Amino acid sequence: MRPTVNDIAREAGVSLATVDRVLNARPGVRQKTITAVNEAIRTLGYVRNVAAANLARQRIYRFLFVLPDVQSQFLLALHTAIAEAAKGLLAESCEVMVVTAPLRDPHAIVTAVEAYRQTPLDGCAIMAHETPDVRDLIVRLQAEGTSVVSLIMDQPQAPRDHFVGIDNEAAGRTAGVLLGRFVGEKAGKVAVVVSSMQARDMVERRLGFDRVMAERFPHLQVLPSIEGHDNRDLTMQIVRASLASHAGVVAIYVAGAGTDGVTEALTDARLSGKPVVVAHELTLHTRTALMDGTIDAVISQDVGHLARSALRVLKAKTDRLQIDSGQEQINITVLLRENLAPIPAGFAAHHPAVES
Amino acid sequence: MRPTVNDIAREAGVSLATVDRVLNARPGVRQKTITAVNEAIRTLGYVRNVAAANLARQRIYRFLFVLPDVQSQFLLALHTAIAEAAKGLLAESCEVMVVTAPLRDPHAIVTAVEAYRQTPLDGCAIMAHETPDVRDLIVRLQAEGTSVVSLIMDQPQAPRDHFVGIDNEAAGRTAGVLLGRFVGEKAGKVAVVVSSMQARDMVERRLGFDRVMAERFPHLQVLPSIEGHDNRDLTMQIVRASLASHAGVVAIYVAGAGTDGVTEALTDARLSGKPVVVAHELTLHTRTALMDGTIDAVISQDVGHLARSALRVLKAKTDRLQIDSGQEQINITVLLRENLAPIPAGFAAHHPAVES
DNA sequence: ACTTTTTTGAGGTACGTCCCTCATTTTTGT
DNA sequence: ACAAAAATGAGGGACGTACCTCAAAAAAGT
Repeated sequence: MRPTVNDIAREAGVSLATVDRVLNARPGVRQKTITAVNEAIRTLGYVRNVAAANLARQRIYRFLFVLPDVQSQFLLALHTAIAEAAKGLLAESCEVMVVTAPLRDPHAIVTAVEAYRQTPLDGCAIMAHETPDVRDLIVRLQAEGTSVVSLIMDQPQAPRDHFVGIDNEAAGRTAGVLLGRFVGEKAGKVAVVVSSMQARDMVERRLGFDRVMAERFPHLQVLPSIEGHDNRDLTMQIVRASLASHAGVVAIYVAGAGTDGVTEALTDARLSGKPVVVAHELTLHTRTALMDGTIDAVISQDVGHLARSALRVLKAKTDRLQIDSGQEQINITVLLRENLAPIPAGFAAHHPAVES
Repeated sequence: MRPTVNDIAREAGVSLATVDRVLNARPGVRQKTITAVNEAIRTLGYVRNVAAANLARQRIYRFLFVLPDVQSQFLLALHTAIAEAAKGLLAESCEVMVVTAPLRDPHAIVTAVEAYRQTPLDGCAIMAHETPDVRDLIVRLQAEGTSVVSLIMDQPQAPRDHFVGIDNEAAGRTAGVLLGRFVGEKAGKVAVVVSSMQARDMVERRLGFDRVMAERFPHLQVLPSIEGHDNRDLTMQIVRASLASHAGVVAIYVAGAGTDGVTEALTDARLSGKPVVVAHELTLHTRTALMDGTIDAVISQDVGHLARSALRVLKAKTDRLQIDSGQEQINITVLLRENLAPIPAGFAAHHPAVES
């Protein structure tokens, strides 16, 4: 049987009240006694029964997700995943809220969060560009005891507790190898489409991609990044223009959103042979494109895992528990036409907006 | 505030005791009353506070893992992962045991489990070949209320509650595409090494692999399976013999354990050019081989996820809760030299036996 | 040695659920 | 209409922890 607070009291030769004071860091205990109690905790291998604790304290965890208001299929899927994960955590008294703000307006992000900060938040998961405003926001949140994780795009300069997302440099490298090996011996140019070079994840993917291309595929010339700003039409236009001005494009790496714009631009481009296309994120569009061969490989991150991991980490941080790094590592999946799982039942029902 | 049993009692116009009888399926309640209570539960949106329930019932979940006694690095990693996951569930009063038995002796598996069945088990995760003995064991376990999941290799004919593992056919298909595309235009033969064709996972991988090869890479001739029985030396000898008798092997798919035996056999084989090698599972050996280019790609499943998923599913089944299919889907990861993450700190410490 | 302050002890209530007992009411069968 | 059986109510103790109060003891300062 696991030791309880009573066992600690007996072991340490103090009363239950004192143990309680030590455990919950309440004042009025001599350092000597604190040490004794901690010693007893150690020898007995006591671990606080979090369930009982939460039951007693009637705590409700309040978590907030801050997401960009971009209308991409990926973000819609992320929204659903968060809602799903939140439902699962309902049984553990967690209240999960989501607020969206324009990616390019850091001030709007800050004010959006401020509204939720009236009642203190236990944790906050932020997906935003790395800007001074956001950094200050994170500092302020931390200062008042809110745990913060950066989501999908890291904020390495800010004092976030954790980063929940894939290793984007590794993702870029993976894209590079797949693209390079799929192209084969053929020489030519490679176009790279990103959302925005302000986004850290894009920069990192590009970095990893470039490294592999330079090292392993020197016969392929990588062109400067095309910024599509998560906009289908804009992406289509720029890609079209780029393909027109650069002869000999044999492959395209779509590191950001806007894959539909890219494939659209490909339909009327005069290219010698179908270019190898590697893109990110499994959506209805990339799925179709994989099936019909327009896209050769998709590198995807599991949005369900992202949502659950963010919540798990935030909860662990608020409970001051250790996190299982293995479990919280977000893996990337390489999807090819041949290993694409069928659309899960009820997918459409969960994504009503995806159809549009 | 979330509704409690008291709220249900008030809403349904019955006493707390009756609500309790309904909730815990105890006898002595009229159908009419049961319906009324369930109706109240529905309208209030009541969800049982599992934490409080487990606290009250002082339940200790007893889970048993049944694994083959093969000494492969993969299984060692799995053992560690299970221990790790068990530690995490310690806070939720779960006792996790592991028993090993010879893969090829179904009777030994059964007797090994019988010993643990003295005290009733809540759940059991079985990794074993599909044999009548194992099937009967599963039936008996189910009969006495133990939840059963098949692990890594499925037991589709047995009444297991769930299968925890990857989609092996998809894994085989993925291996096929990677291998095929990496080989390129070149024609030649492809050797396939499996553990044993008795193992369901091997059969499924081979099936998926063959499908892709036939459909997409008809210029590659796939040779019959080589059975290495998870044994390094045996694998080495057979592969060596096979390479000697078949000229023109341009690629090898190692669907089972024994990758070290295969690479060993490659060192002294006279082949025209390095063959493309696709293997399974990330171990110290495959990691090294990936780095030095002996292996081109590794398809791996996350043992941590396997262990946690098995336990989560077993726990959910015992609590008669729904499982989150998204979370329990085990993904495969495609590892290339370029996207190989560094060895996590403390890896060696956790795998003392791996060095041997 | 005395007061003041700090530290400790003892005890209680609460959280939501489970599980038990015993009395009472309602229903069923005759 | 009656006895027997079934259903329900009322209540309490338990799980492990949090948080509260008040009194007692120990330590510190004078």
